[in-house]
Amino acid sequence: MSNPDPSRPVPADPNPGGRDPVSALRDVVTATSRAFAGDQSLTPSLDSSPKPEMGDYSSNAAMVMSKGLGRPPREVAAELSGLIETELGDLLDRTEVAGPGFINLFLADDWYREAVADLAGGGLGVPPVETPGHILVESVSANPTGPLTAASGRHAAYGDAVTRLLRKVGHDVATEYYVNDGGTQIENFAGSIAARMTGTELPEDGYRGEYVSDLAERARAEGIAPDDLDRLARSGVGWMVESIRASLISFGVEMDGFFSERSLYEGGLVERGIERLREAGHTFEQDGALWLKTTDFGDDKDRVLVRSGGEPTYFGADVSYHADKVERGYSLLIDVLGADHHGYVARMDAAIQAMEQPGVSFEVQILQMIHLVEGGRRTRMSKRAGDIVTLDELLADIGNDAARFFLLQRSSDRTMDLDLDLARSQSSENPVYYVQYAYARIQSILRKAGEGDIDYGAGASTAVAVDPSEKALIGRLLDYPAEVHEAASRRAPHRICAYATEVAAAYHAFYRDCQVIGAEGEGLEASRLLLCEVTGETIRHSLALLGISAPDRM
RNA sequence: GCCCCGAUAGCUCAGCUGGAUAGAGCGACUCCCUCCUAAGGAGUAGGCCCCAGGUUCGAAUCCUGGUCGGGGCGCCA
Repeated sequence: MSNPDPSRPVPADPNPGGRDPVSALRDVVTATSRAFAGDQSLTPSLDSSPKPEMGDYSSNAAMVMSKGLGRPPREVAAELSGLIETELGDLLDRTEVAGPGFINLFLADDWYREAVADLAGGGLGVPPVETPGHILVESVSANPTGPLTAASGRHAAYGDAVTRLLRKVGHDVATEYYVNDGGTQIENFAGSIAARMTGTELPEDGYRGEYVSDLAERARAEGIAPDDLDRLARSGVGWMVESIRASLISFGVEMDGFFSERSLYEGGLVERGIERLREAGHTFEQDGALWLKTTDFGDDKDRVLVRSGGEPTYFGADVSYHADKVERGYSLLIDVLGADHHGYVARMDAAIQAMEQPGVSFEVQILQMIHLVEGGRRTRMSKRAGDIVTLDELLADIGNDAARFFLLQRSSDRTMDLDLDLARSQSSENPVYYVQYAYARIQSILRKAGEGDIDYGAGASTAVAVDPSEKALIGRLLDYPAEVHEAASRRAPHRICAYATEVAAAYHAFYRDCQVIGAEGEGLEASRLLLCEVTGETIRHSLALLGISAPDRM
């Protein structure tokens, strides 16, 4: 369905008082280019360049313009660069026409000094989106018939990071876990506990995990009779949800709510949700069952909501759950699902459309599978077979920070292999330490400099040239707000992993090239301390978006 | 058969709403601690960006068709 992206970065000036240096630069380049070409529809881009030898910043304006003007790009670039030089004046060191028609802008040292001052003066703030949404992120939602697996960890880490990103750019976000505490799987689960209590055969497809015996133990202690399956089911699920919640919290993931499937039935919400669709005229009866005409909304076949026996299907219940979400007034519903639920997307999307609720968008983020590899082979990860590696075990093995980074650094639409042996043995070489180390180094310097006593105000040294490593670092820091918006709107926290790594690399290079404490030259030490401070904050904020800590010492 | 995801360095992967000489980590090799944390840095080696067409001034990126790998196509949940 059409989905006006609510987290697109604000096109207009978010902060009329103080335009950030990069945006200001982009404005000048764009305005000058358009004036030159006399065409408002052309939008030349300005890129920060990771390669200093290609210019501090680079514009492809000439290539964009040349087509409309019918002139060779390099010829346009030569003329245009002169105009840009005039416009930018003292902020610019020089320009250079390069390649097929790029204009490289080498900015003056003063521009960089002002940029750092801007960052220190609040430039690290991320401007909010133009129209903040009221968003519900549903994630994990693993069956409450066993502990959370390491694979669920990917969902937990992803859902949490996306939530943090969306909040960072100004959305109001709630998180929820859907508890499938009804249906045959739960009967099976209760039956498995009972079997362990009485020492009899497990049901076919029963749950074989060690934890089931623990649950049996607990049931016995609380005096629940093995044949009271209903109570076993309720208590067993309750204990599992409790344990799941605890695992999530120890992973730093806080769910605002756990929504029980069973409560849908008990609260009459299933009838209500289905009634809503019936009234909208999108259902029909056939073979004694009630169907939703999802094919009207792009699905490839229609789906049953209520079985011929009168029982709602899982889909019917889930539709009702989503009807409830819609009624709660969210502007955007995001479901984070595993790749094995992909076939479910079209019908749910159709159901939401059938609810005919304008102003509500629905979006599904599919996470590809994660395979656990141990001893060189893939483990099965089946709760039923009891052959699982739990999230708790993973965290005990490699720790929260390493696990978070590991699970988040890859794009969500890529299948992952999590090699546990490798994760354990290489945990000290996890890229997260590379980033954290940069932060620890910074804190060490700041401590040594005598925290808080630095006269940052004296930072504008005019006597000493800004080192290329400093320029590169400042350039990366200036990208922060744009990176956050990009990652938020694309629901791509892995970009923040990459960004944080780049900032750390730029800092390590700066650390090598530039003495901070005791740097000689008027105001140079203070100026570099300020840069350290700003870099540290950028790293800390970036890691926080991923739910990763920034230790002062390592 | 249909739908979704992937294919980029020896390995694991970034880059994909078109731009310059395609990057990082790990692994291999060579260097750098009288100096703010060597969990770091500098350098070397290593690439038909799966294949074939197409669009474009320009394609790893977009389109079409293949190949290979993963997942999904219940009145199960």
